[in-house]
Amino acid sequence: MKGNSKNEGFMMLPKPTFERLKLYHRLLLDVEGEYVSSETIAKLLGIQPEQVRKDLSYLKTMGKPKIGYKVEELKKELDELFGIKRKTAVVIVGAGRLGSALANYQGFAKYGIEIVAIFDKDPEKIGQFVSDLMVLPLKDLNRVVRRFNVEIGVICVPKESAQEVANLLVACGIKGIWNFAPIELEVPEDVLVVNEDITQSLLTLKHLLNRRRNKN
Amino acid sequence: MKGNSKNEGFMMLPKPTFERLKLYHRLLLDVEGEYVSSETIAKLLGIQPEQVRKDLSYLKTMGKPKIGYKVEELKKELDELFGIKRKTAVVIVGAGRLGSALANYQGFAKYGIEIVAIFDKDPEKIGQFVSDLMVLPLKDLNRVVRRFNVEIGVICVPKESAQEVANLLVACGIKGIWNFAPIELEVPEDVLVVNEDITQSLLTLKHLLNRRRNKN
DNA sequence: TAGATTGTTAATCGATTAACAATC
DNA sequence: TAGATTGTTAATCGATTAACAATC
Repeated sequence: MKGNSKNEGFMMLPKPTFERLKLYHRLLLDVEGEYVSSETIAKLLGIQPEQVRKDLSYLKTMGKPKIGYKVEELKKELDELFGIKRKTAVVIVGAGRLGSALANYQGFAKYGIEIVAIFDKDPEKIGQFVSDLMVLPLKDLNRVVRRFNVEIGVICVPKESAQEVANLLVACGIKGIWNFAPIELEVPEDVLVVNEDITQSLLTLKHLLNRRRNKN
Repeated sequence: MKGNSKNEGFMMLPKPTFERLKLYHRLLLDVEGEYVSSETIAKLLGIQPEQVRKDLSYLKTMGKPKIGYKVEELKKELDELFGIKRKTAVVIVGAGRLGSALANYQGFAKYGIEIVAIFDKDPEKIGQFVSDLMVLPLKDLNRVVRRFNVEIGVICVPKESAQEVANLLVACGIKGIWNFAPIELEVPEDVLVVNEDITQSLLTLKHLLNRRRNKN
């Protein structure tokens, strides 16, 4: 039998496999030719081909011995797995540099992400334009979320206000939070939080540089 | 004996342990009181206390039964592990929205990161100011890297130019790359790359929302 | 056909969790 | 002292890697 136990139509993917599927998805955007082999993918990512085959065995797409996996088919299945064809309405909270940079980012459309509003609590910022969005006061949050059926809230405020903003988002019924503040948010179980904390990457960089210095 | 085999003075930390140590480090910034227990840390991060104790057992810092770990001592050891007290000179390549946002980011100083220059290849941008840095042409890269002993290069250019920029950085002798372009860079073995790709997080968000939708 | 590459099972490896003695 | 919490060993769990039959 193909695959493993399913959960209401969705396979249970091991976490590391899921993480690599994201890398495969990105990599396929740049792959040329009709077919790609596990060997090719593995080399580009610096992992083992057996790993790639094992990961892809969780998908419906089958490879052809001697030829490899059909790029278009793989792309399509991964697109579906990640649901990127489906439109998702998003609001940004915090119209500082980071919030503005995100509001201006052109790459979201490809992932079915549509930024419908940006909020701030600073009266100075309210009414100003960021990209083609007018900065709104937080009191409008609930209305906007309902009106546009917003599914994701992006937190771009200082860490001191992050929990407070998270509470607001949760109170509006938002179930997905993309948190750019360097803090662990407390949210109900059914709300999912994805953290994007560049200070954590900094620690990796500094540690590794440090480590090499002490070695040589 | 405390710890495990050492590598020239540095313990070999399991990768997952290292990732959690970064979370502990961040969390300690907000912890109040002189001591903290594994139970407290675990609860805040949603993991098991045994896991926390096991992780911390890789460090020199010892906890006190019935009391916990001394916050200051733990902080200090983690600061050293990540080398954040040590100054690291950094250059940013790409003076677009993202590069500018990073150049303006005030939080780097706390991690010993000093942005010494920002580069762009667009003649229009060269000479303009981003934060208090004048945008420089790429031909000055080598000189600046040597002059300021730059250790990290931050790539904030479109993915089409990312590999090219990486090559330039490597040619200047830079050993640490912080890559914001959504592409896997090819670099010599002794160069370390940390990827920061928000599109990958997007896939996680979209997948999880998708998954819930299909469940309910 | 012969050779190459897949898909899958079994073996290995590594990380997490459980258990519990040590000790403040 | 009694109770709570650590540090560490052993048991369990899960992921990776190796091996190889299937097959294009």
